[in-house]
Amino acid sequence: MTIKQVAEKAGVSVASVSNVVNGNYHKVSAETRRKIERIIEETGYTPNAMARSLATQESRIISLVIPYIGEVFTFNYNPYYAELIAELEKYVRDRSYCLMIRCVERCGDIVSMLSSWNVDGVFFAGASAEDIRAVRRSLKCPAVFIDSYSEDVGVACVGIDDYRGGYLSAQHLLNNGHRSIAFAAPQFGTEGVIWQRYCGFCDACREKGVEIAPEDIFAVDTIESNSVVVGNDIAMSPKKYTAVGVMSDLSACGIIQGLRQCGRAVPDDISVIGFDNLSLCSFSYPKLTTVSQDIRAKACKAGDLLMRMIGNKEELTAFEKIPVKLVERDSVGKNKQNT
Amino acid sequence: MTIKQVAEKAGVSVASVSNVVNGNYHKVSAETRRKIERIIEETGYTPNAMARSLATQESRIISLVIPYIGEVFTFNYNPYYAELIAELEKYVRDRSYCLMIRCVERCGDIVSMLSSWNVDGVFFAGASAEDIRAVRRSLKCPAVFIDSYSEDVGVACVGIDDYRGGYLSAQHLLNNGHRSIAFAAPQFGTEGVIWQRYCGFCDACREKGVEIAPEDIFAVDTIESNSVVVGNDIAMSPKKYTAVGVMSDLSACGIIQGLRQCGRAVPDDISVIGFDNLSLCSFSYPKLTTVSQDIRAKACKAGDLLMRMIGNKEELTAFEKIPVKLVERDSVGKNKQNT
DNA sequence: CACACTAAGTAAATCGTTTAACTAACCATA
DNA sequence: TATGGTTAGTTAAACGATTTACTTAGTGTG
Repeated sequence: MTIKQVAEKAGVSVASVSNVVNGNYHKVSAETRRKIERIIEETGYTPNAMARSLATQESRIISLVIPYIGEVFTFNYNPYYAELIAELEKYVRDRSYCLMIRCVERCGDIVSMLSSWNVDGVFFAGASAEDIRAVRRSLKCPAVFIDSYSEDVGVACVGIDDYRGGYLSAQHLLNNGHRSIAFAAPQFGTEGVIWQRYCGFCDACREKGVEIAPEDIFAVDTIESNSVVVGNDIAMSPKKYTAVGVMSDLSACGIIQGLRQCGRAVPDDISVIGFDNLSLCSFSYPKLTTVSQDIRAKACKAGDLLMRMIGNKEELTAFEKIPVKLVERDSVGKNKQNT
Repeated sequence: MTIKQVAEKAGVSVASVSNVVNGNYHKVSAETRRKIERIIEETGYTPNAMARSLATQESRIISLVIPYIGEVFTFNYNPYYAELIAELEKYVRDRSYCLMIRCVERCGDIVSMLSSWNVDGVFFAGASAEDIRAVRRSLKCPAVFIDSYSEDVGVACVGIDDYRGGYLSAQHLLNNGHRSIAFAAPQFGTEGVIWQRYCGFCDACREKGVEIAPEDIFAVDTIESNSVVVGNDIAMSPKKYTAVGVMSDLSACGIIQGLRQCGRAVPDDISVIGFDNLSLCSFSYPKLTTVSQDIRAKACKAGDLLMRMIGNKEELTAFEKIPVKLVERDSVGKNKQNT
């Protein structure tokens, strides 16, 4: 069924059909409108999205670009992305866009594909500063960066208040009397979300006269089993930690496992705090105390920004931080060895 | 940059450019080919996907349709979908297709959107028999149904061997001496994957003279907190169960939580077995014994079927079942109260 | 009545590709 | 020297919409 066939059946021109389909009702009489609508109803005609996009130069496609390292790990083993995808899909669907998902090693690799599809807008999740620069140079459509840090002008970023998250995390451990504290996170440099959390974590510690030394930092891989090993390492380390701040819930679960293997009970012997507040937190044992990030709020904010950019055809400089909060459950306890 | 501009710059016709772009090299001389390739390189030209789709009548888009009930629950709270999406995305990307994701309440609602996009093929995840019928009536492009059961001809289904999974699950409990066994799963009728697992579970029990009575069946919602309540119910039930077979890992974790609340230790007082073998199984406490399904194998099989249908333009009747296997961890123990 | 204005509708150009049909030049063969 | 076949290339018609510019008829208004 094409617009031409509908027009023929209704005995009108294609322009009239197009006007009815697109709601330009002031251009057709009530009578012809009814006639056309009846034919559309009967034939089940739906306009061809490709043809429409070609003519209007807008695709009603929004792309979500997710980086991955090597294998599908970061994506595969992270329920976080399931929640993010669900929220973003719902957001764009409600505004009659389609969501196209793409995993990619370096974000720069994707721009030609995006422009070939005439994508109306893009969400980039977890892009590095280098990624952002590469994209900004070559991409012509609006983009919002989720979970990235960049002070560049003309870039729209949405994230959570990672610094505050790290701060809250440490503060909670300190408030429970802990002074010998380890920090566990994926490898990080001096930028990006983990770095922010680290800074917040350290600042909170420093306020109480506690220093996080290089040997107190434990790197966890994105590989599933690694966090268990890190748990072992923390248990066996020369310094006897009474608490550990972990920057991801999934890793925290693995670390608890590793600690247990070495005979250290959580929270009695050592406290553990996570980050993200994934749904699995309430299913773990002990239930995981963590820093909660509101994925839905993040998706909404990112969507709102993108829609504004698409609507106004203007670049937007923004750096929105969704607030975080502490969620107390059972994995952090009072420090008993306290002086 | 359009093909026309490239043709102009190179001093050739658009047809020649098109031939070079599409690798029809036998139609252009080596010299003009080089000339055109140089211009393409210089200008960074990429063909417009919309225009191409319009002309060729194929979109190189594959859609993944995921049903959800009410809110984004089934999707949101299920890391399973994160893994499935990752695998399918990779599969189609490797074959230069794009993956378009759509959540939908009833699968029938989506066909007009799919045909308007001229989608080359569709994966439906978890569609009901009714969904399948609705889709089959109206959808014109190839479709593969993942995690569905249908004996219809002309439908391609890919799932795991759910019956065997249920069977293995019960068998493992029985082998450990359990005779008082509960069954926990989402509400189910007399079709679909849960029904299959239930049948396998019951058959294994019956072979050992154990009957699963209606009161031994516990329904868990897709809502997060509900499984904990189900754990309470099982602990408090008049019949003292020594084991429970749960048809999803996530629910199993919640049930363990609920049992613990009532003072029942796993696996000492009661054994629990899950289903799916999500990555969180090794992070739970106790580590979850479960039935493993190979999501990657499922995605590959589904992809292969879809590609065959797209390539041969023929409908395919298939009902592929990926084998499952038991993964022993720590949540199932010997029945101590055994006679 | 002449003029301007509005309403309803159409014809045709356009978007950026692919591809079938055609042309022109060259070469080999009978 | 016709004839036929190949090679390299072009022209123009699709594909299915949107949209601008145009036509025609009807309606006030001075």
